[in-house]
Amino acid sequence: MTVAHDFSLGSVEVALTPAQRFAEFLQARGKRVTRQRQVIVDHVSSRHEHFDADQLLDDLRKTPEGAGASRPTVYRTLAEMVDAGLLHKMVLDGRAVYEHDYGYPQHDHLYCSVCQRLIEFSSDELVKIRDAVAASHQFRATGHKLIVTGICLDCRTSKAKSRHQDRV
Amino acid sequence: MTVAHDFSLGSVEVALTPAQRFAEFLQARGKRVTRQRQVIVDHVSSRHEHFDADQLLDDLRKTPEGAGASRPTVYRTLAEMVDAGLLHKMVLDGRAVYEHDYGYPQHDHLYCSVCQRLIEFSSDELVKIRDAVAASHQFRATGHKLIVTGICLDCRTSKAKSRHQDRV
DNA sequence: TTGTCTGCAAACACTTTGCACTTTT
DNA sequence: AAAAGTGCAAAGTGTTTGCAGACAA
Repeated sequence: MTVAHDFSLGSVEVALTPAQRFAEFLQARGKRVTRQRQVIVDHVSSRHEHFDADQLLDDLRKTPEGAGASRPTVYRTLAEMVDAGLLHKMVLDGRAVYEHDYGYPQHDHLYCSVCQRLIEFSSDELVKIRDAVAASHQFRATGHKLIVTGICLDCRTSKAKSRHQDRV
Repeated sequence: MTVAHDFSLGSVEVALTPAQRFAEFLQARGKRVTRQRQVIVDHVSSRHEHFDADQLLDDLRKTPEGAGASRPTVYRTLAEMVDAGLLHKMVLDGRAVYEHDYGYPQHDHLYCSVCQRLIEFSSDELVKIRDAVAASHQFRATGHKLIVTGICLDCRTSKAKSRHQDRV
């Protein structure tokens, strides 16, 4: 009877693919849905979680459709996708890193200083405190970045052993 | 303001100035205590809380001692001060920002994306949540870095005017 | 003296832009 | 056909490096 995960209400659709959302965004702004932009959205949507412009460009050039991708267009399109709310951009060590943003709640990271693994987590409590602190400084928070440094369980329980394999 | 780093060694009270700590650091590494490095440490120690290389260079050039300061030396010395534990470095929007590290308790920042000002704050609540989250992942937190992005009061109330405030 | 440090200019890595040509609409 | 997009090359940022002369130790 009831269809799970169907949130359609009249003309309000919810299950848009990133490509569709991007096309809408472009059209709404009088921008054009070009082959390059389509190739880039499709590629980005179907791949890795975190990437930078260079990686994307390299990947694109390995595919037949994106073989002729140019660096400026990649940058331009990534910026548009950020505007469209499809991607999140963050700058780490001077280079821009992008990650998908499907409207999920913001997540943060636990960073193990031994094995350098990133563990994702999210906390509503955290956001509440963030907003409370911001408010007390008459500051309007739009986002945040939190990295908790420490040592993960694996690395703690195996400290008896000598070195670890991973990248040094 | 020059803040000394105080701590006890047995019954002997030790109070080293940043300049002294830096000199020790340099000597211990066979590096030299040059006029430029001294000028830079003194300047950095006595001024603003947050700054970037360019600001520092500009400021230095307004003083008689630092008039001939070169960009490479500023960068090199800042890196050494970070190594020496005198400064903290963080990268915001692709630019390195430095702040003093006097061993004060951890604090975090509100970062205004308009005027790029950093506002410090600290929250015990935040640390509690941090530790709780870490614990739930069997992770031992040793520290964290949080930057809350948003817009400060000044920039919100003056958005009609095209105003580029100096960053601090 | 000896070896480090400095300043200059040039190199760098990443990103953006000017412009003539191509493509979507 | 009109307007926006693309790729190329070149220009920008912010930061780092090679090197000959300058200077602590």
